[in-house]
Amino acid sequence: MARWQGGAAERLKEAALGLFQTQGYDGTTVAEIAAAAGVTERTFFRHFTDKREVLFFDQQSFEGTFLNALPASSADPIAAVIAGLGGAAALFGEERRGWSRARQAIIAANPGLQERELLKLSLLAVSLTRELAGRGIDPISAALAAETGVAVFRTTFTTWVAEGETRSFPEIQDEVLERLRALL
Amino acid sequence: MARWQGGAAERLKEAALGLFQTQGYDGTTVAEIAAAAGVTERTFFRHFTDKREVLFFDQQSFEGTFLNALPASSADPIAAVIAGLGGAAALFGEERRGWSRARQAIIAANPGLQERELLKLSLLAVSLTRELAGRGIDPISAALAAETGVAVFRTTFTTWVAEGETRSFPEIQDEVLERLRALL
DNA sequence: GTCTATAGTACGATAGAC
DNA sequence: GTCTATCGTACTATAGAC
Repeated sequence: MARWQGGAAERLKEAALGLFQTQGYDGTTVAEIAAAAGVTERTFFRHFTDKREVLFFDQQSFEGTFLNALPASSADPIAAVIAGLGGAAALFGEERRGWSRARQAIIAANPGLQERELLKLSLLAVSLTRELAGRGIDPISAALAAETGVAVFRTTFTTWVAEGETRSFPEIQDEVLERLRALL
Repeated sequence: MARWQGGAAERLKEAALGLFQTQGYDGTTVAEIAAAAGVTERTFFRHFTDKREVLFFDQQSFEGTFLNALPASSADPIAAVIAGLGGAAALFGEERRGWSRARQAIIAANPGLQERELLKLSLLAVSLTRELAGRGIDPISAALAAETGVAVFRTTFTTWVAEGETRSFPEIQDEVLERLRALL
């Protein structure tokens, strides 16, 4: 039996999602996930710093999707952040909605996983803030613009994965932005 | 020696903060905190669901401070949320700044504690959203208004506890709101 | 109040890829 | 040979079960 099959991280992610769906998050041990993926517990922790992390995107590529879509320069920080949100739509195509729903159901049932998700979004806001500040925006305005952008993203995503929702990610995002404009 | 000295939760909180400052969060065990407060480990977990919780406000009173300051009715959800923020200033008087700074330094050094703080603020946003939705605001607008309000609070608090900052909480909050208006 | 399962860490050894 | 992914084991602290 090959000790080296490659793609261990991917196998672990798939195995974890399946086990969490049938047994629940708390009802599944790291040892079980590892066994289902054909590796040992020790290997699981080489790929993921902790059990929760197996359910999340790599933070670097996640943030990069938003940062790369930021316009090179802009006087209006809110407009810049909203442009960045456009890049995120690429991550949430129709073919991923099912997977996202399954994942979200697991997270919604577990406060610890919600905490991790919030941390990831908060780190994104910090990166956006830093990027805007580097363009000469004052720190408070930069932070407010970044948080607003993340709020739009969070609201869009939540709606997109809601049961029965059929509109595409960009369609929902447009509506959320419409509501934001109406609020202000 | 009295077996029942009362205020166990308070003693545990004080003991925890002191130990975290001198030994770090990870370097301090629940057993040490309990011993310093004159109780057993078991008692610690009777008062706090987990180790992190010892550093945080009771969520109900924290949320209540904002919800009670919400105006009874308002056509403008953003204005309503901002009114709610006014109530929060009561929690952050000058006499608490030192304690808040010490606490914040510990949280800033530990991702797990940041996660917990984010969860608390997220739960606050959920409560604000529900309150607004109960007043007939559509769910998306309510969520955006609530998130905006929490962003203002977070930004204000972060500035208030920054090293060298001397302005009062309401003064900083006014400036943050000023920046928000300028952004929109 | 006692007991125990499991997450997560530390250090070390081994084996395939190049 | 080097580099990197895997595995072995012993250990502590949290947190929940009894």
